[in-house]
Amino acid sequence: MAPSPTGPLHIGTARTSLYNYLFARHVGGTYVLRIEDTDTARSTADDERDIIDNLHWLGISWDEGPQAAGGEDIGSFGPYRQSQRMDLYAREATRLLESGAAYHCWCTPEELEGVRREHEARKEAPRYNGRCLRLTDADRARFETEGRQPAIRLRVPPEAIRFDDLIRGEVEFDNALLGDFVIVRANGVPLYHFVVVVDDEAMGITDVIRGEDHLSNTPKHIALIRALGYAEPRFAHISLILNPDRTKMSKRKSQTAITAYREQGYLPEAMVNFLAFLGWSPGTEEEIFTLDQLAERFELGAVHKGGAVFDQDRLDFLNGVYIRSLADQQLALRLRPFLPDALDDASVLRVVPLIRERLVRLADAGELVVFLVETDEQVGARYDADAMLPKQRTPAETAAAVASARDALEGLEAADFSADVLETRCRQAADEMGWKAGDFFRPLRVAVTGRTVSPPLFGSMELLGRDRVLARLDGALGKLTAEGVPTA
RNA sequence: GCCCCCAUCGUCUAGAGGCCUAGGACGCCACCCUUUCAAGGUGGAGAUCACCGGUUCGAAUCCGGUUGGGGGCACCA
Repeated sequence: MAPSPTGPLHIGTARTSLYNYLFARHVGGTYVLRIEDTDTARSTADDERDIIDNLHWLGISWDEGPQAAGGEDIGSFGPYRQSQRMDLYAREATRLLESGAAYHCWCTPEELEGVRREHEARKEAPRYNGRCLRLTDADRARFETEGRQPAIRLRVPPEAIRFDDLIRGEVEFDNALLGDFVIVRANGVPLYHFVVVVDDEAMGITDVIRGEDHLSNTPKHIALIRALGYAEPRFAHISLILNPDRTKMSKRKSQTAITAYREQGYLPEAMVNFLAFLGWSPGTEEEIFTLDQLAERFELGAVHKGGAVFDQDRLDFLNGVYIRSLADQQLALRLRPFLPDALDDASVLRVVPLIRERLVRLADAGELVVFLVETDEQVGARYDADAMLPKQRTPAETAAAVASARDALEGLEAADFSADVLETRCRQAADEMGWKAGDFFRPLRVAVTGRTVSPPLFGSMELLGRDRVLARLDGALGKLTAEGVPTA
């Protein structure tokens, strides 16, 4: 896998990495991570860190490459950052120059732009016209005295290029349509198409699995491979992940940074499971798989040719499945970063069973548990008639109901303040007043949590404790009576 | 403009000539369960397999074309 650190780990890059990982593990191969940072202007250390950290987060590991951002490389074909391999590229470029497979190009950006416009005007493919190929020694001497620096272009033989894509089958291009392309800039920095080919050979890469956006670049790579006398690797091009409008997934239209999903509390297990099925399926109706199970079942040949829309609803569903499958301790641990510091670890562990089934993302837990750390005043500020009154009930009637619940609970010792006991007492109180349990619980829920939607009422009361529950019931009572409606 | 790739419910997909009156999942709707919200259970709507031709006794599956969509054509990666 060879990501470019010009942005945080992208969903598409993550899936390509995953497919590479699954393939390597499935066939028992060696998985290599290489950082493509030849574009020094756009590559940053922060992005490299984001990519490596999030790949690790997903559970993807590699046999060769930088093991940590800015850290040591592992593997015997390093260094694994292209910015540290410039000598190799320079050597290979010289070799190409000497064999005549490449040549210097002195054209300026303005001249090239002019040629491009001419082609466009004549409705031709915008390709290089080979002008510098016909230069005389005198021309070259003149450019040199002018101080112009030449770029290096590959002389592309006009031949048909065909290769057997592991996913798409046989694909054929006509390289006569391709112009001689630049492989080293005038400033000496080599370009992507060149370094990728040089590195794949140097690192012994046998299988190149990448996005479909590189399919039409492959003939360039093969031309380079032939010019350099390298062995041709196998290629596999996976279709792209799409925005809902079926265009290539982009930051503009979708949330593309893995780290953003991580911050919202998506589980790496869910993300991996989801990503794996975006363009592949085991051919059965099973759909929940761990990373190891995926590696066991993954087949490149079963990867789809068509693009797949990123469906957030489905990710949400899977995330819920994985959240619900976690044991209390595990979920508590994962929830910790998403919960208020004021909530101690013991309370987190106790609240987990109450909220587990209500979570789509870990970050959703915050809203569900705030009532535990809010002050009685903060909760009280949320009391209002709309929320507290059941249908067809007046404030006075509701106040009476809350008062009866309060009476039922007041006699309990703090130690007896358990969900079971609370429920029994409250149901009894509701019964005695002739109220439906649901109606009776509504104002209690609002009183205790400040919300109409909350974790189960009695479990919440138990966690809150006797004193705070009674205080909040009193607060609600005050509010209901203050409404000033005469008693029924 | 040129080149390449692709095409099954809204979405992810099963399907490799007869098992398909096209299956599953998400989402949606209804009902059940129920202290809210969820979760869970049951059921339902939803695809003339983009279209047109061909091959075949038989096509979602093979072939050709059309249409539609996507990607690529940089001294970006």
